Amino acid sequence: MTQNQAKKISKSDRTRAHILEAARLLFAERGYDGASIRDVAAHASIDPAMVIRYFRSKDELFARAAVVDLHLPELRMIDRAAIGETLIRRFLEIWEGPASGPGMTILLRSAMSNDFAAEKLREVFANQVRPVVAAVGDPADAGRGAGLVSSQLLGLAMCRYLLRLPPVVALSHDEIIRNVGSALQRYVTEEDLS
Amino acid sequence: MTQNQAKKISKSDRTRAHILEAARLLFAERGYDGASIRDVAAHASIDPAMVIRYFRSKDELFARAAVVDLHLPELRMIDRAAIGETLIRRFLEIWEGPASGPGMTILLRSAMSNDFAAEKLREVFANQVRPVVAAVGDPADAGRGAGLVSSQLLGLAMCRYLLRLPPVVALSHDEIIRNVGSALQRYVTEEDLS
DNA sequence: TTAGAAAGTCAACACTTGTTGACAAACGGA
DNA sequence: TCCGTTTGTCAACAAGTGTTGACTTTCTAA
Repeated sequence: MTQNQAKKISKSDRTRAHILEAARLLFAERGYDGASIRDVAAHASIDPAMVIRYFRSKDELFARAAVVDLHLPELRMIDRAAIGETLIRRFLEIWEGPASGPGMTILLRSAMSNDFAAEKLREVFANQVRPVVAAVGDPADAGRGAGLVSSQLLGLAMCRYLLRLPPVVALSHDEIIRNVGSALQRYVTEEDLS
Repeated sequence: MTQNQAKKISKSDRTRAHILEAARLLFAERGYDGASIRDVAAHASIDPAMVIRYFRSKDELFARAAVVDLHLPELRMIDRAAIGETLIRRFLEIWEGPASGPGMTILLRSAMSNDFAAEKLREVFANQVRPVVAAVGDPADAGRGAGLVSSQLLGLAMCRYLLRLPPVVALSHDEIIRNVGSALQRYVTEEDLS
């Protein structure tokens, strides 16, 4: 019984995972509108109706595909002078590291033209970025640092991985860490001298 | 004859401009895919077929709507220490100033999921941003500064005007000028100390 | 006034989209 | 073996897309 149930579940869950994998790939490459359910189904070698059966709708499929966990480090634990460098190094891991998934690409690609993706990306900011950055520095200044850091990092991701601006693509990791790292450092630790 | 011709042209060009205005509004609000020709036509109180008659296709309509001229100032003419502030002030004028058109919004909104918009945005960078920024600083370092500046400014535009991240929306002009301005200043003038 | 061009309307085309329901095959437990 | 659930296929729907061509109206030049 347990084995049967497990076997059944694993059977259906394998194609389920198959579909989700294809969806993540296509959503990342073409965005929400550009990736049709038929495309996803073809990529998973399956009938379009199955995509709807496993995920109730295209929206729900996208929601499942757009899950992101940044795994940002606890900034309180590290040298205050190294926060900027820590953040930019984690950024490079998220986008280029061996374990990097397409999650952020999916979100960023569609967030400009799809309300749901935009809301999801705002949630990532509110739940994962803001609390981490706010843990260092003036609590009264809560959002400012996180907002500035996000604007720089999302802009860098956009220019380097989606828009592919040649000079931004050409930047080496060292250049990015040095230049952007120090900018982030200032955003996070520098008081907003009025 | 001249008057007649002028009158005719002005007649047809008025609706032409009407269509283009509606298109710019909708492309800015909803992106390339989200704004249908029928939507544009309805907004211009005209038949969808007229949109095609005046602009040959949706792509061409978009191309006409997505024209951008940043009017960046010549950086060689100003105090080297004020370049960052100059850039960020111009940025705020482009996006929030009284004469600000939806051009950049149109481009940015669609550039993540539409190849043509992406190419057009890269052209804006290559033709309008890069030469201006490259005019100051090491020519061997040509693209780096312009790339970093663009990543920060496009990221800021994205977070503030499209994604509308609350803390970034809440930033005052003064805060933006102070914080981002000094970051830009470093990107442009600081040598890349290896 | 009248012929002709210009401006605008209407219906339809071919196609793609997300989604659904009816049906067939595979499979596991009794 | 046989029944029932799971897994999958097929065709179709209703809606929306960009685009086209035939048609009518409007207006101007001769």
